[in-house]
Amino acid sequence: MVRVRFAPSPTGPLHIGGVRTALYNYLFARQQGGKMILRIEDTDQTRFVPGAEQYIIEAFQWLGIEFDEGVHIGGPYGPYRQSDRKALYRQYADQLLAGGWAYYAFDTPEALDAKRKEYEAEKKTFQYDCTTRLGMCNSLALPADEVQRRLDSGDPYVLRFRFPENTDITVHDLIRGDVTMNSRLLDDKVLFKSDGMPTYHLANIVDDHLMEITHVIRGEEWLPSAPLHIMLYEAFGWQAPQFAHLPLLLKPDGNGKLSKRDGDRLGFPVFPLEWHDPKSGETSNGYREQGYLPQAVVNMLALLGWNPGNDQELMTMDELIRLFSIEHISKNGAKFNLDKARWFQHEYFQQLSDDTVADMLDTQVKSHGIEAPHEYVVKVASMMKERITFPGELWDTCSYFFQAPTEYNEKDVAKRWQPGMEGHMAKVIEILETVPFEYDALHQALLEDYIKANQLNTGAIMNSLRLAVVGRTVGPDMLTLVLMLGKDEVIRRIQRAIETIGN
RNA sequence: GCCGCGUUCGUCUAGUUGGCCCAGGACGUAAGAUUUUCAUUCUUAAAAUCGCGGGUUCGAAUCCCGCACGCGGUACCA
Repeated sequence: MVRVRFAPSPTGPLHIGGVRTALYNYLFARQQGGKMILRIEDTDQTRFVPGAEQYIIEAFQWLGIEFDEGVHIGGPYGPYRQSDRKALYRQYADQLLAGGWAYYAFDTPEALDAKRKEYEAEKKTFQYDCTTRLGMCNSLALPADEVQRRLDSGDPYVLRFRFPENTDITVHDLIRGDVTMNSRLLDDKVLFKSDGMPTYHLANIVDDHLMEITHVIRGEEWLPSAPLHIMLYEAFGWQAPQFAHLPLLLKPDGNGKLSKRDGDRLGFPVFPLEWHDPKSGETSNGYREQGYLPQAVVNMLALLGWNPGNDQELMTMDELIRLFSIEHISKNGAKFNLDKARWFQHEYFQQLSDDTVADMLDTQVKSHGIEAPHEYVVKVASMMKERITFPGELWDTCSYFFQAPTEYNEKDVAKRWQPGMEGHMAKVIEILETVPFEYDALHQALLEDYIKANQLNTGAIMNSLRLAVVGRTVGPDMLTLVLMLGKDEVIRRIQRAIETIGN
């Protein structure tokens, strides 16, 4: 049984790269008929941000990524929050200690800092490893009675992993193949902090084992510490899960990891939901609040680093689940592309039913204090849907269906309202008043009998009419619009335009 | 610095066992068609000497080696 987990730390809003990691885990789990678990990694108490955990849960609900077990729903392997599992870790740390895989280290943060500065001065980098540990303040270097004395007197200490000297450790990565690193170059990572909490490295291994995780699908930034994790499994005598390290999501311009700053700078969200930072008070934009459809975000994200092996790009969640494969995950980082994101959004917006779009439009119409018959709103929605990408554009592109223009676009006026135009408009009013108010009759009277017969410029007349009725020279078929608005309303608008724009 | 990962059109990528690839699709861009306008839609085009340099081979984007560049890691953060 495949069991995967998404394990964010609740230090703020969920980054879109994290969302993609969760999505790949989810697709894999569902395809394999396995379980998807949400575990909160909050071993760093200093970085706790209130609301972050709730944010993460809400984001996944919005995106349609469902969990089988997790902090919010419980499950047979709980608790699913590491701070709630605190009591559990110590015994495993002791097990490592007893087996000689870990040791006490009493070096203070200040001492470590000084050491690093000292090395830096010589243009070297200090690393707490097999070559330096005997010169430090730990149970490997100190006499046994001294260690005991410090322990007894309650000196603060951490537990460090004791890397074996000069052994090659190979990580079998499902995406990259075998990656080998030598333990000599790896540092003795802290496993257990002086505050009584494990670090990520220890907690992660203990929890994955206890929760029977079979596949660890996580970001590439974890690859360098994968050998440590492999060694920990070995030290415990546990079977390690399979690993897959995902390529990073890069900023649209230049190189480097996609960050919140890039989003602010380039004007796109890097978070699924809007986020109000409780500390700084600043608000970060979210895909949901921007009007993105969750299925568009999911589809876009799925294709950033993975492909189905053919040319298909539009896929529902079910199709993604069916088609997903770790083999088709690419190795290189992917730059986020805003244009492509907008394209996905447009595609999915078009798939919305007329009624759904009408409901969105209706809300906006009502918010402008206007009541319109439902059928009319649906008709407008179905006509205008295809030229819209975000729900927020609805009112702006459709407002003239519900209210007369209050102003006329200056450039359009300059270009289209030629001298003598008010005379033509008066004629249009005359036609509207005398000719049967139906499409064919109006078309004949206006386009054929008046414009063509008098060798007038069709574009000029029709665009001025549009300007009068809409306020701009954009919109759907002019006669359809006239018919929808009604004779009286159209005449009123033309008259007002003649008065306002004049000649 | 050291360690690791990566490198195909501007961007996402196809290319998994070397020949069907003088490299295919999509987004974007440009042009055209359609429309009374805008948008949609449709058609077409430009766009990668497959990071560079060597090999191996009848034949390499695909295999090997070197180099360059980019990124990640190098915390009592995850």
